[in-house]
Amino acid sequence: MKSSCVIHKSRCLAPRSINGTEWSVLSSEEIKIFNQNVVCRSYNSGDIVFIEGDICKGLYFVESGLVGVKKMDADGRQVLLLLANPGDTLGYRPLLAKENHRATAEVMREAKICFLPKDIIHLLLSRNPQLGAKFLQRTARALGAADERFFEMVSLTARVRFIHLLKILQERCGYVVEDGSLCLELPVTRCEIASMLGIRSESFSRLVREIETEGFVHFSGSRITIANPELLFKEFDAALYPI
Amino acid sequence: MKSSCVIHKSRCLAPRSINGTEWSVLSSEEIKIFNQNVVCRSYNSGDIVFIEGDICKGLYFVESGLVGVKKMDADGRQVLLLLANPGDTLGYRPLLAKENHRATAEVMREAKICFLPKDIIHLLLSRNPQLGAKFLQRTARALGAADERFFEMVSLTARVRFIHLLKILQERCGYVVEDGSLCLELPVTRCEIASMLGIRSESFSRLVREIETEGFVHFSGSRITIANPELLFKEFDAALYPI
DNA sequence: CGCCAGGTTGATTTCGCTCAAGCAATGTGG
DNA sequence: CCACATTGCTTGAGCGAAATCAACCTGGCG
Repeated sequence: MKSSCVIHKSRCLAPRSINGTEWSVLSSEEIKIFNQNVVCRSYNSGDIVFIEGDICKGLYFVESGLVGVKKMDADGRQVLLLLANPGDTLGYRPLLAKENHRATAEVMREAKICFLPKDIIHLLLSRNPQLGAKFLQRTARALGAADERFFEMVSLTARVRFIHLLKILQERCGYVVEDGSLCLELPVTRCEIASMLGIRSESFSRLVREIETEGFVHFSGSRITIANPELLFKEFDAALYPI
Repeated sequence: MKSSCVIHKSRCLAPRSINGTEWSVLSSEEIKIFNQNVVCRSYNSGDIVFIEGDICKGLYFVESGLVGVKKMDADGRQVLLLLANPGDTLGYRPLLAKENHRATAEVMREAKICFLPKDIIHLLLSRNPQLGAKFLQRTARALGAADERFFEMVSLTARVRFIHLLKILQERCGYVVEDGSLCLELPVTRCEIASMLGIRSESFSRLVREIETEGFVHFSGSRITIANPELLFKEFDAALYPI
């Protein structure tokens, strides 16, 4: 850990991270408990937030930067499972299941992350049943998304999965240029994108070239320009609902 | 619906389905509410409990028989996602997420299934926060299992996934014979087993033959005899933790 | 008896993997 | 500042797993 990883208490969470989340049901006194116990820290790229197998100590709120959640496969390769952007929460699954972490969270771009210990969360959960109800809904939705993801992986081609990933990334790191085309910056290396799709980087390379030669999409470095996003994303919808 | 699908109220759930489940936290008065509102029914093989896209009306408790949870892939093929045995609950994910069903439940062997309407469940949840806490833990664990399943599908071979499935089925429909070998009855067709593994039935056929020629395992009809279960299951563990 | 669903088998193709080489951009130590 | 290593990415050749297509078997059943 470098010197930039300063530990400091902070009241930073109240306005930014509570509104519009499950924490919005907290009373002002509970918000006070929250803020008195939250600890914020800066992380450098490459720093580890938690490791697969660790006991879960609480919740992590990504305030800025980018965090990748990874798992090692049987051959020792890293598989990127999730990218956590500002506003995202990490570690609630093992916390609520009372299990250990099943994946590793690694900072991919200098980040500020706030931490709330699990004792405080359980205190808040016992004080305020509404918070539990919110978490319950959130977890059930995540379960649906996980099932969907599983089904997508076994039933769609790598190409369609890639188009879907572009559609998802678009919300996070895409912007529309004046001529109506969509531009997006891949936040991670192509190798990591490939691992998110469940393919090797070589296969991803070939996939990119294939799509590029069709004309709609242009790749240069980490920037992707999509001339006609509607048309491209329609291919994903068509693969899901082929009627 | 045939005449055997009689609708009848019943108090059947109290002893059998409550103990050892999340419902064990209910007070006796709450158990009364539960029992007054639960409706049990008999289903024939082939009957549909709910269909993908349906609004979720409540929870289903499988009392006897066998129910398959399926989804249609883009090419119109059925993928079997889950087998629900007596004691299993269906529909809690869409109920808690306040979403529609994302899969279809079809009875695969004559079954008795009890139903509790969602209003009652929400009433019980609001009366008893402990019930919510139990559901929260259950859902978070299911989320972990779903992630695990996803990871298994992308990182393990069909062969290893099949061995893992045998290991899971063993708990439900396996029994040890006098000479120490394990015997299990596949509850569904080979075609459906193949779909659970994410492969075609032809590929599954070849996989079975390959394993059979190695000698440890013998397949005849829906009966599988495993001479040395330890040795076979070790192959699964070795694939997961290859150190 | 013939039909037919479930299952098997073979031939061929497709998709993605492995291995290996090469290239461009970036970093680093002398 | 140059030589060299490193990292990320691409490309090609060959291979392997599973899909597809097609034929065929087999046992149950109307």
